[in-house]
Amino acid sequence: MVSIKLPDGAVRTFDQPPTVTEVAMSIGPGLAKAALAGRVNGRLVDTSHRIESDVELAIVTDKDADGLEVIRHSTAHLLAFAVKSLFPEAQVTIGPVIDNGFYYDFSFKRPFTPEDLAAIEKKMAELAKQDLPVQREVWSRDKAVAFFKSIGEFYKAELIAAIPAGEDVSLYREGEFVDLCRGPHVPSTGRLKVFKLMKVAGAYWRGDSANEMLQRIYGTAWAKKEDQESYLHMLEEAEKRDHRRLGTQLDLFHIQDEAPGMVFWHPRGWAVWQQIEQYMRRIYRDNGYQEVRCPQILDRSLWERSGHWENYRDNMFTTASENRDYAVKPMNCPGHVQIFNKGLRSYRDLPLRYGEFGSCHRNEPSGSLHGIMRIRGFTQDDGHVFCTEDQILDECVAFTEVLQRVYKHFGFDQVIYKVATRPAKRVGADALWDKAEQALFESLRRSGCDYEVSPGDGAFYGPKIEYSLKDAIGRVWQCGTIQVDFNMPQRLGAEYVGEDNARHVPVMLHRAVLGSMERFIGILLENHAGALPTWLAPVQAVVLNISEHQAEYAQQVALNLQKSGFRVESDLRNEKITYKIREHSLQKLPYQIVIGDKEKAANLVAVRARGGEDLGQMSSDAFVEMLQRDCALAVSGHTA
RNA sequence: GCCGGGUUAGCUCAGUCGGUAGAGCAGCUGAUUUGUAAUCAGAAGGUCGGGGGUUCGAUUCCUCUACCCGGCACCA
Repeated sequence: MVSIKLPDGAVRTFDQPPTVTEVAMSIGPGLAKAALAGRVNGRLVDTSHRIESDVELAIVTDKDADGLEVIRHSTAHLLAFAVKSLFPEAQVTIGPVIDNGFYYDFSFKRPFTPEDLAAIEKKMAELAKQDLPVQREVWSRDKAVAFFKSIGEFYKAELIAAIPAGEDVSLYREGEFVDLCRGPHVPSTGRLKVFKLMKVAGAYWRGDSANEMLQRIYGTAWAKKEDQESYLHMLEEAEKRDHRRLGTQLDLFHIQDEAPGMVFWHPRGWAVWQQIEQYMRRIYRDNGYQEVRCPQILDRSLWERSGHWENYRDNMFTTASENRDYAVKPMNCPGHVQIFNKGLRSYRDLPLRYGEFGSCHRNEPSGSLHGIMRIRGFTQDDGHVFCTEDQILDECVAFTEVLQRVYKHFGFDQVIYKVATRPAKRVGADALWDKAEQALFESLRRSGCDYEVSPGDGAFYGPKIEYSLKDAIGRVWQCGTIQVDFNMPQRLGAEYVGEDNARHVPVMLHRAVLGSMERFIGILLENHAGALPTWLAPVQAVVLNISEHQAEYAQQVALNLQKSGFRVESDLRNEKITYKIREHSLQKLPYQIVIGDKEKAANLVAVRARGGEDLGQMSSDAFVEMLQRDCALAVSGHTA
């Protein structure tokens, strides 16, 4: 007698242990047909799973998030099946589910081409149509290793060999194809209807760059065709808001071959930058930071003392002069310590906070460069707080508050918090790590933030909080950070005189809100699809005359607006008004002012807002007030 | 750095199975003086990323190299 409790609370009893399918069937044939898997006491199982004892069971269908996972996982297997049937020499490795889809890594003697991908996708559709049953088998580990070796699947054999001896492993068989897998899987290949192969790319075996490179085929899979279509549509939209494309279209910046990973900022792009920098400068000032500026190039000996020369030599740009070696700074902290060290500090000076818009250069691997998101020459809104151990907590709480406020001002309401704890390779006593980690955890609790922990992801000198924001289309970007450092102050000889009249080494907190200015601007552009809020827009309004008769008046209007402190241009070209409006609309300007004879006669301006909204006629002063309100509201964080 | 794919006019992109290239938009010149997302016409614009090779001939084929794109690895 087995009794099974369903999600609605109903309990069904069975004389014989039933399978998930049988339970579903007892509820209704429609459900049995829709069942993809079962969830037994929270654990996912195949529909063929036999339930031997009293449990809670949910039938998983494609309406269930878990059901979609199963579909994607099974589609990855279908991909491997198709590849093996078209290219028997290819070896299979792993094929997990990822956001929106799955991938599968293969070892194959030649690269897969786009034509191969099309053929594989076609084969997958055929195999799905055959509706082959997907059956689970349990083998002993050693038998499985021997089997996979015998069929030339050496990667698979290696994976299984890593499983503890004596443990059984599960294999799934569909048609000719057998794969090691934890499961669960859909009951038959016919359940896989909506999928598409997306791209092929290289990926290291076991994620280690010392290993050989495999070929990874990415795919997407969905329960419903409409879901896939809307996903593909979303990708297209994301492509349209690519910051590199917008950078060109809006004439903000460019990058060229002679300076890989370094940005040429055009006037409009630099206007955006300056808005952000000036804003952050106020944030420094209002939160007890003093702005400083350090040299770009520092002698090698300093980098040796800081440890960078040893750890990051290959990633630093170096130069030499008169028998001395120098490095272009990859970080601002050693410079800030030099300022701290210039003079005898008292415990009464702490916490001492320095901020800098520090231009740094890191020789990033060529393959990692990406638009202005990952570059070699970047600028951090970088600050360092010198404090005592007892001050860490308060400083972290204060920093989190500032960061939340800033993100909100920029239009980001969702922040994700992670604490990265001690890595295996680290410096400093464990007692210090305990204290630092606890301070970070406690600070987030005090700030009322839910957080995740990334074990082992801290820097070698200390743990950190990583702050990520979520953008308008749901992508997550890590921007801010605060890191506790017990190490560098000591290495660079930072000291203060304590209450006890003895010398002590201060703790240093490394912190950034935006991270890299370049990257943050890239994120802003993608978030707003180039239509930056008025306070950030490089050009806030353009004044357009309808014909030459109003040119002088239009110019006067533009001049007045400029004098009121706004970034305003005039477009007096002899073109049709529709032509000008179209051009400036494509440039995504917040406002366009149309000046015709009527406006000129009445000493008014006609305002058109972004998106085509006609705000009607108003006086120039009223428009100035509108702009002021627009910017003030944005900066106080009440609206976007 | 690794695997794969790219690089053609200012921008977006065609094209040449090897015979020194084409469109739209922008820019220039002229006409048009215009009321809320493209007025018309004309002329002009390219060492087809760079080096080397094969060839009677290379933008096209081969090779090296730089950079870009997609992943992977890395990210103090």
